[in-house]
Amino acid sequence: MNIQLTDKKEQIFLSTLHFIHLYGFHGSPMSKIAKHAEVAVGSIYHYFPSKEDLIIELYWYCKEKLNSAVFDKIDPELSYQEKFEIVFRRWIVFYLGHIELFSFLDQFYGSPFYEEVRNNVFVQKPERNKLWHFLELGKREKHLKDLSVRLLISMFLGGPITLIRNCIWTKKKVEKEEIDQLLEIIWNGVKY
Amino acid sequence: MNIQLTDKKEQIFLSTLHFIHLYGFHGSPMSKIAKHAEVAVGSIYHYFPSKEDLIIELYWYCKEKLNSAVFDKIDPELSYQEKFEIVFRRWIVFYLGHIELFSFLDQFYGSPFYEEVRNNVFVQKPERNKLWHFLELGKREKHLKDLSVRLLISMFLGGPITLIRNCIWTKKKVEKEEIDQLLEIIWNGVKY
DNA sequence: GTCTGTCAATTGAATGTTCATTCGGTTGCA
DNA sequence: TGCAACCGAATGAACATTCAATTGACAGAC
Repeated sequence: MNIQLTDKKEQIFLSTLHFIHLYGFHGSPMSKIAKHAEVAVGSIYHYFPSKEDLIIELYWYCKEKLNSAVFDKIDPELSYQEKFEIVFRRWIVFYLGHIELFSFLDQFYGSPFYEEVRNNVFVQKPERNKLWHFLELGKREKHLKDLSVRLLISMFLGGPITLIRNCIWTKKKVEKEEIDQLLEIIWNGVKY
Repeated sequence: MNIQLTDKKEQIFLSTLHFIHLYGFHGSPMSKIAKHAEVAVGSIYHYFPSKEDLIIELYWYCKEKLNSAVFDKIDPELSYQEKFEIVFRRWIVFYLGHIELFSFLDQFYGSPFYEEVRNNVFVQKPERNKLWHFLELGKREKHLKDLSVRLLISMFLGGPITLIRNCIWTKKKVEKEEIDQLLEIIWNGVKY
């Protein structure tokens, strides 16, 4: 019986997150990841065929965490606008509470690793992209303006991401007020 | 007399941009950069002390290109709103016309390389950040809402960046209409 | 106009390091 | 007894960086 809460695989994920946040994909050698995860290098290769696979699996792990933090347990009785606000706020709060994860995703999306993954999300399995669905629904049901969904996504995510990046750089906290203002501007911009 | 328009340093920059766009900071060895730039490896080290220096200088090179493409030759007689629209549109058009540069900057900002650079921009020399100044001015002169400047920046850049990223991934063109819509939403969101 | 010395620009093979990955062996559980 | 989990030293490849040697431009001397 293992007394640790996290299993090996998760320890490895967390350690990888730690290094990639601090030093990028370079600067994150398997040897250090292993040491910090309190695991042997060989053990990583027991779970993941290669470093690239590790990183791509880590992406799915993060994506899943994010998705459930944002979309789980939303009262279906709420109005679309209320849901919109909840999703928006949860998204930001989750990122702010998981800076390493945010930083990893931010780097991942800009990197060539994502290439392998994106057909999955955009072409074959759009249902994996919950935000896409949520906004598409809002558009279809006339809660949102008739804009391309990718434009809606860009409005929804772009501001928050850039703001959080900025806060990480300058090491200043995001003010509650700023989140409210962002939400108001964006909602007014996209609402029908 | 050299018949080439670009000098060696610029050839090296362009080659580096080429590889980083396609393969990221990893996947861009000095040997390949040199070959593609039609230059010997040693020559790169004649101009740049190290790969890291090359990348950071490349950042300033890109930043300068961007700044002048966006801010040069704006008729000072124009209203703030007109200037805002010009800057906004130029920014997007420039990125769309320089995908490799966009992709490099996108990766650079998410990477630890930026750490060395950002004190320069944010703390010591805010005047290097032209967008910051432009938005700060708009705020001071009551053309823009009284929001934190970083929030204004996030609104201004976030949407476009996310949209362009998305277009690179899906290899679909940005529609003229989308730029108009983005501009309208953002301007309405931030105008006083 | 030619020679000569100087120094920057350029070259790419050689060096040494870093790192992903492998593998032969150990442990522990069923 | 078997098999999965685990270990970490050893391997080999990839890579950033160095450096001794070559070229080319040009200023001053004659």
